[in-house]
Amino acid sequence: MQTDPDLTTQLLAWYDRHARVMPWRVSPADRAAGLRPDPYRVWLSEVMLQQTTVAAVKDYFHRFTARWPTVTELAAAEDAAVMGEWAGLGYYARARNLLKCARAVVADHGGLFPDSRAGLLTLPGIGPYTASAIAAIAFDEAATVVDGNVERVMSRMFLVETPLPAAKPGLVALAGRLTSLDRPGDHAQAVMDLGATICTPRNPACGICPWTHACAARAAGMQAELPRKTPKADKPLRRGRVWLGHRDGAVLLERRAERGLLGGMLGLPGDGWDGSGGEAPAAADWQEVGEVRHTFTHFHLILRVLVGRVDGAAQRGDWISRADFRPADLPTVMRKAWDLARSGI
DNA sequence: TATTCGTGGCA
DNA sequence: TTGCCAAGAAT
Repeated sequence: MQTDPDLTTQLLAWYDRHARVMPWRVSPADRAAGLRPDPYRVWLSEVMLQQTTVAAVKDYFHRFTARWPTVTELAAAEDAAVMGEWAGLGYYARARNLLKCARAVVADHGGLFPDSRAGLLTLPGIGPYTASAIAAIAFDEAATVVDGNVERVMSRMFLVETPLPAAKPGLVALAGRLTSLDRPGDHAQAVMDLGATICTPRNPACGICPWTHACAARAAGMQAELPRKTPKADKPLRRGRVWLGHRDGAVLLERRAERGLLGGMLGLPGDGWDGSGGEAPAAADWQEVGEVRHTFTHFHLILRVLVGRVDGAAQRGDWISRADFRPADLPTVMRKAWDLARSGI
């Protein structure tokens, strides 16, 4: 692996002036003074940021760190508390793996995160990108971070016309050539900031980019066409039903299976639109109160919402008193269904 | 290698 | 309204 000292120097000089302020980040000036971020906070932020915007993450990061200031405290949390706090952020496997990882750090590593990319890679929910990001940002290991931003920057810098995801290995190698051995933590954040604020998917600001003079796509006028991507299959439409049973100030909800869609989350019992089986959770005079539309990563959903008073025994689900029930603990599609159903109670 | 897995903002 | 997009990992 060889580095281009001019390009890395120019990028870091730009970052020194334009680094974005984030709750989990240590500024380049503070880094230069020897400060390093808390690995727990770096890890938490990086997991939250997987396929998720900075704006969406901020409030969640504040709530998590206020409630669980250390990995040891998070490891001791109830599963339902963590899943509830994650509700609305999406990709709920991340929350399940977050807990597994925290408990592994406590049980197997004395409550301290491994300080190498290789060590981090052994933990649940930490893949190639996140391991590199934590190693670089928290421990200043010269690991190459390749997220969607870096893929875009490299495909333009080197005019890579191979579509993603096939182009990924080549882009990783190219990114490695532009990784700073001197300030790995700042470099990792700098190249991602560059992609997020300058080398954007649409209308990149090439005129103020510190790498514009070296960018092959810019020279060819092709920056707006890169990176190429293999087209995605269009989303099918699925239909289904959910039931909200109620009686005397309690509602009938269901903890979903660990695996699969919305795994581990609280929800209204459903009828199989998500691949699970299921009839109505109890006998009742069910009344349809409307329908909810929602779009997941790979399908559209139209959900009919039914409400009924349950007098007999429930066949599935758990009764939760309205006082104990926090709608904010529901994933978004279920919160939509709840918002519709509550008017019918 | 291809699929599964959320959500909200934006043009 | 629709499709695209965001600091990906697990299987």
